[in-house]
Amino acid sequence: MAHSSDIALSFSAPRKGRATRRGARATAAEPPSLRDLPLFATVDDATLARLSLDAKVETYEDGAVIFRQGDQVAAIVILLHGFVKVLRIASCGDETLIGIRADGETVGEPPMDANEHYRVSAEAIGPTSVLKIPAARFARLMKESQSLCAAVVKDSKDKIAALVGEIESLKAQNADQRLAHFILSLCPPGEEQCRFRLPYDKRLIAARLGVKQETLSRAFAKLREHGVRTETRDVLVESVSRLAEQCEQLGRPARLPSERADDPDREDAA
Amino acid sequence: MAHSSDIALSFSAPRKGRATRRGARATAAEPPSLRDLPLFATVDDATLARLSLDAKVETYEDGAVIFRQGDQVAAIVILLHGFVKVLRIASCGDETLIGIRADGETVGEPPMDANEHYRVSAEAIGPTSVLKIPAARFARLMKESQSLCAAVVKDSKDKIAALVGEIESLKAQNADQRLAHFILSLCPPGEEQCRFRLPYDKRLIAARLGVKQETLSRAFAKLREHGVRTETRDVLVESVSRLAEQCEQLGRPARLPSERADDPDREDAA
DNA sequence: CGCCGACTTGAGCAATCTCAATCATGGTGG
DNA sequence: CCACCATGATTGAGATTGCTCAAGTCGGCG
Repeated sequence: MAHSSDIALSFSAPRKGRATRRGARATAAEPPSLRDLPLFATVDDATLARLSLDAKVETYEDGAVIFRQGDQVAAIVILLHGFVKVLRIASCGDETLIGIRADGETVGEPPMDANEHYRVSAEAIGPTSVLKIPAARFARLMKESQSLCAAVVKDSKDKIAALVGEIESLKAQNADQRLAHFILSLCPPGEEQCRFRLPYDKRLIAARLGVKQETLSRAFAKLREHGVRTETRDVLVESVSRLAEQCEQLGRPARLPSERADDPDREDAA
Repeated sequence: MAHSSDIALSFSAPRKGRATRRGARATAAEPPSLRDLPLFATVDDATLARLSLDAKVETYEDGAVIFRQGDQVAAIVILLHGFVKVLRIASCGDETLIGIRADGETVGEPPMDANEHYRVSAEAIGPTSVLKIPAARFARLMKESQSLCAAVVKDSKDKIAALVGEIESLKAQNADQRLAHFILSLCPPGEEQCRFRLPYDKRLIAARLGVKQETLSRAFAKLREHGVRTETRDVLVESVSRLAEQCEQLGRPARLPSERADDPDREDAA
């Protein structure tokens, strides 16, 4: 399933114009420019060079398993292109989606020594390419390079912040609110009206938000009243700021008992 | 709905007789032996000594705010004794419990530089004592000591694992199952039958499990059929292994259609 | 003794899930 | 070009879970 290739990252880091530039070799001095990856942005040159020595690019097809919960950690995995499902598998077989990683993010935890086990599984969503650096080497370098270690701390803190946000939304928001926040997170900043395509299918979005597909569909339907038009996979947000305001509103049981002096029932302000 | 209150856990932490041990001095040479704290167990002596210089102990009463979301990070906080609520406050004022920290755990994230802001609030549950080391010094030492940096990475990884588990249970388990798991986590390992006292009041347990108090109460009632007796705050688990087995069972819709030929009440089959 | 806060319990309601049917869409083969 | 299927998405109806509101119990403390 895994199509290894210690060369040829034909498309590695397409977000920037550079990166691939004339066949960036994997094991070569500069794989897909490690420096461009957020994790390595602040790492010292010497360490980066050494990391590059063992870095290799792998590509996966849709649905391919990148690593499996319980397996020994073989490498640190950094997503170059595509999306990756991170999920947790219970003893009874239930799979729970923990998160979805996008370009530049690390998948799973950076290994501190060569004897850890993955605590989650990772699976490609659509064709993806990842950068892998063997766990043993990475762990060794982390012991030697303060800047690498600090980078890992930073990465972990970001992850913790994201997970905390996730817990907050699961505990404190209903499906409609979670969807609204999700959509807002997809809107390019600074634009009042925007149109874009959902990054993955609705089944996945539902899992990401922690609801069933049908519930997501109904949530989309409800947001239609708040200026969110959808056509299969394309979304048009008529007013980002209005949607943001109405996020809290979506929480109450339809209408709030206080100060309802003048609104018998308020569908929308027309 | 803020509700910070002084919930008067008059009995808060009766498990140990000692608390602030006759005014443990702050800036003294050896606060409560940093070496004993999990975070510092593997830190080199020199760094530990330097950390000790600025470490000080502080005590809080029930309900006291230890730090507030949004404030600038002043220190790393390590819980010495008691329990601490970690919560997140939304713009609308909603407080969401993220977790509860116990002895030896860090509260909030270790600061990497002196200019961060807390992303959560922390509040004492019952009388607590914490160790504080100023953020600036801690951050500086983290840059200088590889072992300290590694310790922080380890701490973060543990936190991530805990948060991932939390998300898994919120997404994949119902209230009964979450309570069962919670109770199991309180059982001393290796004992088939056990009796203990809940670490904090049921309101907090409910928040921790992400349900309302009433729902928790009903969940306790349901577990009674599975060998979990409760008396206000004391719990008796008749069979730990049995409870563990029945965790999954608690998920299904009461009874599963398969292999249920002898179903006692079957009136709705008309 | 009586209040207060924590806990429990009941009844109705809201959100979400489940099951099932329908509909759109894209690809395939005839 | 169209019938046909597979998959994803939508929609409806009913069951279930958990929430809200409200009353009532229990235990400690002033």
